[in-house]
Amino acid sequence: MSTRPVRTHVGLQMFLDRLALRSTLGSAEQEAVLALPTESRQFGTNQDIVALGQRTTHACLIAAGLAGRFEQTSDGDRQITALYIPGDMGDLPSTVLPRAASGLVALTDVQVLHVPHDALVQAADRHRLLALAFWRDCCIDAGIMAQWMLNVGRRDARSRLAHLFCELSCRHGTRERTASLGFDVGMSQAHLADALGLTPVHVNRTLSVLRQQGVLTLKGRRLTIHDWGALKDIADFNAAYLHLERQPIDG
Amino acid sequence: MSTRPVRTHVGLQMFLDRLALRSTLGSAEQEAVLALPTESRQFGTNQDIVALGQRTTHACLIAAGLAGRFEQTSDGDRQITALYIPGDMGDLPSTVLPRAASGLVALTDVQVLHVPHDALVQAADRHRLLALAFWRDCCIDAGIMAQWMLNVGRRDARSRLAHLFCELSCRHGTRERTASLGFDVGMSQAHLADALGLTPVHVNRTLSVLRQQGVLTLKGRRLTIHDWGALKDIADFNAAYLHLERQPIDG
DNA sequence: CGCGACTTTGACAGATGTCAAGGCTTGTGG
DNA sequence: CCACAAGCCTTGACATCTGTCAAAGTCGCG
Repeated sequence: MSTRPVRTHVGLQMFLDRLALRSTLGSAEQEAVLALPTESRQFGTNQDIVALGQRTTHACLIAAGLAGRFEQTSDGDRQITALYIPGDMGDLPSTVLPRAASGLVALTDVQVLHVPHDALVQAADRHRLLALAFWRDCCIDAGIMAQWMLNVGRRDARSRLAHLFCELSCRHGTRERTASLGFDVGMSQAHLADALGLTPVHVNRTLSVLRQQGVLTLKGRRLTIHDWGALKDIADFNAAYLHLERQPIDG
Repeated sequence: MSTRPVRTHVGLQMFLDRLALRSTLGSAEQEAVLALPTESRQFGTNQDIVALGQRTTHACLIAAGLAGRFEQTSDGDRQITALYIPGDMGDLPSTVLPRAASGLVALTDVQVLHVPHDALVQAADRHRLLALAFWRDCCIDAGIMAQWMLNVGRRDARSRLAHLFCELSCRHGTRERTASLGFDVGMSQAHLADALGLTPVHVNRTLSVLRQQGVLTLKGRRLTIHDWGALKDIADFNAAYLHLERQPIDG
């Protein structure tokens, strides 16, 4: 995973792209986003970006790498509840809920841009459409989490893995407006297990089933999808929940 | 579950109470909430209040009964991702995301107050604190869902059930500022299974284990908790994520 | 070259699902 | 007031999936 830091402006631009993908913003709003103050930080694999229960005064925009939101059992079992790729502001919700219930962990080397809550609230106050866009953004993430819950609660290991890969493929491919058939998943099999409510051993076995069926190959963190149709069927995947097409905002 | 309809004003007041529990609101905001236009509807057990994928122009405030949000697999397996008790606006997120990804189902006889999205957006526009309160409310629900995911992904059946009961007990007991040790769960064992990613048969067996251990009794939808301490331990429960204490809003 | 982190495998254990039948409750209509 | 039906709950026997433990193999990096 790339480790060279991205320029602040590039990070904000990716965030803006993400917002603009789901909400129509005027130029004033766009400028307000790009003018947000930031502070860059680096984290290594498995480092906590935000510890569980930590109170923060800023949100974390992922500028490079892969981060995960997680919850934890008192005996240390982790459940990753969301994955964040560059352009995602993983803990935007912390803006209105500073006492984070979840933690944020770096799954690869990660570059984070800290954005003060104050600045976000001010931007939302000044720009009505931005307030709605932030709110909407949080709701979209909640919708993704609901799908994950369906995944973990109601599908077997093979479908779960397939579903996660379909999702990642679509999210990575956004720019090409098509699913990406080969990409760097970044996370280890243990991380996959934490995201899917499985065991690393079982993830490993399930991956080899998928490989034997000729659906995909995962080698050294690089995923290659050989048969998108089959993968989609196994996953029972429908991309609608990702809201990857632009649509006008209400009101 | 009671079926006599509640007055519109009472429903809005419960919703306001819920918001005020988490956010400090001025009297202007409070009046704006109580002035929201509503339309009352009744639903019977297992009826869909909002079908999967349905596009709506209003949000649903639960005035009486118990409702659940759900996702569904293409072969019909359901996962309930959230539970809503009176005063909850189950699909507040639909205000900014009208193409609901999830469905809303009545788990008992339910009275719903429809509140037009327009009215909610207008109220948020006029009252900055209300906009933040709505946003926050959605984030709190997302936080609860994250805990559910930990529950489904990382705990065994006994803990899952215990955790759900602890949560419901706290949510029901809000007014007494303490957990409620006996209450009507409303949902069938099949519904519990859908909420916990289990099978009705296994829920049944797990309940009888809990009963044999003297922790609780569930008879005819009425839950009695005999040993709150033990239940909490089994569940690994910590109520912080429910945000049941008031706290000032940012900014 | 060697260490550490990750992946792969095997044998076995345990939790949960499946199928199928029977028992209870509750509400309804005669 | 009784009989019946529908929906729910309960139980048993058995199948399957996933977890556990432990060891060996691989890969990348210093």
